[in-house]
Amino acid sequence: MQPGELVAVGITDDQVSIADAGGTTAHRTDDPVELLRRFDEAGPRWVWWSARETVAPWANAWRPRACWDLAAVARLLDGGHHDFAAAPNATDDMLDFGAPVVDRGPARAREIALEQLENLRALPDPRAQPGAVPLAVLTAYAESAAAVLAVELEHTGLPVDTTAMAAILRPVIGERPVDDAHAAATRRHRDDAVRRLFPHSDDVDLRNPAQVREMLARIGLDLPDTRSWRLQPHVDTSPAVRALVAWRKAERLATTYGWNWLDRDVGADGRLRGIWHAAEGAGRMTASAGLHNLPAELRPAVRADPGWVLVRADLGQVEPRVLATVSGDEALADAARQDDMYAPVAAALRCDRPTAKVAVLAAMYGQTSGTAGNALRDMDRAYPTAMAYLRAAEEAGRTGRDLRTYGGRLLPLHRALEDSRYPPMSWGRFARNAVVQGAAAELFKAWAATVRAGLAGTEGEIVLCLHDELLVHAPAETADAVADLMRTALAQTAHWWASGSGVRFVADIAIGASWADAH
DNA sequence: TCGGTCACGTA
DNA sequence: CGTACGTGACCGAG
Repeated sequence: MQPGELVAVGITDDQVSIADAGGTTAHRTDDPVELLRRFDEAGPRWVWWSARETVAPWANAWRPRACWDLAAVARLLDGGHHDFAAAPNATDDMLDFGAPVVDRGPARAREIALEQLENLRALPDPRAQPGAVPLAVLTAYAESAAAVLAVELEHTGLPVDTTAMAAILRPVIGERPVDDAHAAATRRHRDDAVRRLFPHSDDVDLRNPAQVREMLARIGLDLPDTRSWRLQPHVDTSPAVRALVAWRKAERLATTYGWNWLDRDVGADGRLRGIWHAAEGAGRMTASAGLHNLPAELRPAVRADPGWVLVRADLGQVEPRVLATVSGDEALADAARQDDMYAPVAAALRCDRPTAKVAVLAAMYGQTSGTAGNALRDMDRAYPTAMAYLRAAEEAGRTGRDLRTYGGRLLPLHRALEDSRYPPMSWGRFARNAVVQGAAAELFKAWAATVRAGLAGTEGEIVLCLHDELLVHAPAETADAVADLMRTALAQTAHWWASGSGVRFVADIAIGASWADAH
């Protein structure tokens, strides 16, 4: 077993099967974890069908160092949604080799890994890095690590102080109901506080937008819909509208983050657990159970254990920096050398900073309403390469031509266009955004994988990944070391990911007892 | 029971 | 400015 060698592994309670260049060997054992840790010393890159299948049963005791996840790499190569653990025998659950996977032994896994490796090596490397490990291969490493991380995040969970959470919730949504009647009464009480501010509205169902719209008409507000941003202009002039908006906020907490959620998704051990996916859509990680949309007001209740801290790190202005990298625009890369890249952009566009920011975002996301029109034309003059890159992506989306992200993830726009099940939407705008968002997700996962590797052998654990933000739970006395690790890991990752571009990536890092404190 | 719509939280 | 995602209530069709 050589360092970095692709070694496929299958694990059962009493056996570890290994396939390397020398063939397949079955090792009988009554302690698979002890054996795996020993093998890990040699530095293999473990190959498996999916981390969920192979690692999840051992996630309490074994943290593999490096891996090659066939499902994760298959998703990278052909833009699908492979998950072998979910449906090992389903016919649509095949790698892109023209046939369903029947033989699922380690030897076959290793063969497929080698084929995937060749396919990745055949992709063009967008960096000028002759002789280096190709970017798509490094991306495969990171995507594989993210798949393990997803399994570990499910196992570990996010530490929540349920007493503190209840204390935040109670004034907003009422006491924890003791039975259905109590729940209904609490609900009615909250509803009545709003309904009595509107004439003839005692029976209005506040959860029915059509009825709410009629109710608003009775105080002279004729609105096309009842979304909060339409109500917002009237909160200062109408106490009734103000109450309705407040009700909406409370209703959100009561339904999505209420007692039900607390009972269902927070374990007795005070850990909030959801299902994690390492790459959905353009390639971002996703999580259920509200982990990715926890309202800010609840974050003070995300608390480290006694004697521990949360170390938070988030990437600054990551998407424009990613755009500068992936497009190879030297002027934008120059701007991205600064701590605040919108300052030089504003200078180049001869406008103020807020305008510059809107112009950059509008370019990346394909704005439709024309407030940033002038600034966009200036963007074209100042950053023609970046703008051409985005326009090419949009064109590919509109015409249904497949694209790859910077790291090599296939964006199957051809499939999207011909599949009429997809809702009618602008695939041009989707593609324009996906090449940036997807590449940013790749950088983020590579960073997270490096942090994960640096935490090996310590008690610290990553407990949340939030698109551009990492949260690590660690003993208080190690907090500074963890913060250093997160900063160093970013520098190391950016060094190969953005090599030659000159783009700098920056992280804001803070330590606190709660998520809210770590700002 | 199911998909569609509305609504809204996060990045 | 806009994209992405997950969640939940309600509606109307089946």
